[in-house]
Amino acid sequence: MVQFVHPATKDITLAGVLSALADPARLQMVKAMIGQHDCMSCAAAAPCTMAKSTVSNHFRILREAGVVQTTKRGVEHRNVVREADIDARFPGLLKLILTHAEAG
Amino acid sequence: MVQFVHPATKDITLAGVLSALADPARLQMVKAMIGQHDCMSCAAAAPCTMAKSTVSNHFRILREAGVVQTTKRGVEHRNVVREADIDARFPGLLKLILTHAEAG
DNA sequence: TTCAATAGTCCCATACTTCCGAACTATTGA
DNA sequence: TCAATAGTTCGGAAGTATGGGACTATTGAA
Repeated sequence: MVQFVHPATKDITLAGVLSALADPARLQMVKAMIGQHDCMSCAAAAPCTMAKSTVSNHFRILREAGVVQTTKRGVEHRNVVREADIDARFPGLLKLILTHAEAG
Repeated sequence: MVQFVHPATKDITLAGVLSALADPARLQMVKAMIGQHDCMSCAAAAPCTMAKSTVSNHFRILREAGVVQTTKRGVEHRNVVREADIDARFPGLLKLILTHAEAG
């Protein structure tokens, strides 16, 4: 059974997206997720050094900023970056930030 | 007499720029400054509701992120957005964020 | 030179965040 | 039914932001 964890996502705001991506850990998570199309949050996206609760908190922040959408699939939560939605709201922004994140 | 307040500016990093601009107050300051070419920080850029010490702190953060350069001119400090430097490091980023800040 | 005014910075107390471990919830599979 | 797995929630410790007041530096006038 598939269900959205937070179906009613708030508006995507510039400050929200920027502060969500301003954290290196979250930027790295988003970078990891954008490659795949679906991914488990804990195992796949976050660095292993981080506590589970911290990872969960980062995902909450990303969700609340409208950067990712989480669907619950059985025991695991799958997070997808809302590329299309972000791009509709702020054209080019996400791609540009991720491009610069690549470069280091 | 003109002198730089912090001559040795650290490297401009993506996380630094993003978190500097993620704060709505700072984004507004940068927006205000980019219009003019030189501007006084307190009076010109910051919203009047903010305490002087808070404004000073925001400018310190912007300086440390490499977003602005502050020169001391007599009794006042003039802040300039380092558009060229930021653009050299992260082409298109600042302009894009400011464009979206207009709209949002 | 001295004094008041102005523009910022520094310091400190309070309020808010973030991070982590521990306890909890929900789902699956044996 | 029970253990394992994946996340969330809670509470405390550590760090960060805010604002008030004291301080510094420069100017311009008396």
